[in-house]
Amino acid sequence: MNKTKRKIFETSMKLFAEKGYESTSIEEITATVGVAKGTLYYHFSSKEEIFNFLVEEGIKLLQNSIDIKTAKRNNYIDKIKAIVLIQIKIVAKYEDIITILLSQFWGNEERNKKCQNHVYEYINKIEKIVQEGIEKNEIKNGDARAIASEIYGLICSTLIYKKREGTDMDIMKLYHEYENTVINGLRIK
Amino acid sequence: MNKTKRKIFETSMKLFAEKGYESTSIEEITATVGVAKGTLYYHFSSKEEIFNFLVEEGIKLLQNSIDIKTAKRNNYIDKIKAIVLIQIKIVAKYEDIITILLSQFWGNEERNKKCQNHVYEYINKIEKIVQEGIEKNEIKNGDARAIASEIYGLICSTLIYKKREGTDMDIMKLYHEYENTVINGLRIK
DNA sequence: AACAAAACTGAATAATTATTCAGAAAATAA
DNA sequence: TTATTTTCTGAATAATTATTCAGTTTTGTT
Repeated sequence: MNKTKRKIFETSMKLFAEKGYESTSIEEITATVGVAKGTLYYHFSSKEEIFNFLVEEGIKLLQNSIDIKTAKRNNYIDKIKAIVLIQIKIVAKYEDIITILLSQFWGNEERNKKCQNHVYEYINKIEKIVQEGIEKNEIKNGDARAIASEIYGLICSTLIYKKREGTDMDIMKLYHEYENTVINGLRIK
Repeated sequence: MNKTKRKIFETSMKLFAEKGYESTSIEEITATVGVAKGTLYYHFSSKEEIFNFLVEEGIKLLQNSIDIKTAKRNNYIDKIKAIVLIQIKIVAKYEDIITILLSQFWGNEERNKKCQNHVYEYINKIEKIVQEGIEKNEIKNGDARAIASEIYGLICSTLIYKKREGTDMDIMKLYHEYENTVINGLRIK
């Protein structure tokens, strides 16, 4: 990606996370980057295109991490553990992109729906793993659909925890807390 | 509250939940209600005022429910159970208001911060209960701050579950799922 | 150096926005 | 009825918005 294009992309990400999509103007993005409006429209066809770019990047992050981390484990509790941990790590590292995903998930606008579809795909992936775990009797019987939502919800919990703390959060402390609750709850005794 | 004022309030709530605060115009609110723009400004001083009204209503719902439901229980696991259940019920009943709270929580705009402060107050309430439970040895030792965020995160999980399901969700089924995980995890064996 | 392609500019456009206000209508009180 | 207060109207305002495009500058190639 072109240096200018990348700068526009990164600035948009920061501003979308800080002020939301609607409240961030092309004016502000270009002024922050230090280019003319025309430059932005040379690289991106519209404000929406920048947004779609962002959402796809964010979801790729989550999807790829899940694929890599779960493949390494051969029992289902460990797979769930890996998902929970990687989620915390991603929130810590890519706070902006996750904030955008969470703030733009709600609502029925085209933009929201695009976001929803991607998130649903991600949750489906979790659900599938949970379902398999239940079938193989490695995970306590339950509604895989609800459990998957619960696990995804930990992203929300983590982001709130991080924003509430202010300073850097202790990833492992948070992970062990989740382990104590969600994962121990899923384990068959 | 005046009949017209209430109608403006309810329509705003619906539209804010559907399209987000920024994407909802005064034009659209008044057109939907069937009044002139001036009428809206007779009842509310600004768009922001409608929003603040909404957020306060939403938080009052949560705060009051917590106060009432936890007061009735005399052990801390039951208090947490009551919070988890009432959260699901509130999401089911007041989806719009909770959607607004969740979508407007993120970001650094004045409007977002107002939302954050209210939500933080609510989470603090949960944290306090968890902390007391830990001190009285009724809840497994852990970081009350993280646990409180986790419990609040269930609101997010529930809303996502509801939107994903489409049809009406089974409140008790979802509650028992949460009980299996979060609450059983918090219980001392 | 001469040419072509890529990158960039910024004024102009057209649409939309929240808010105001002088006055009309409706409701209430005398 | 008359007077007064409350409720409502909608055109006007002023600011902001995303997007376009004819033209300029920079970069790369022969």
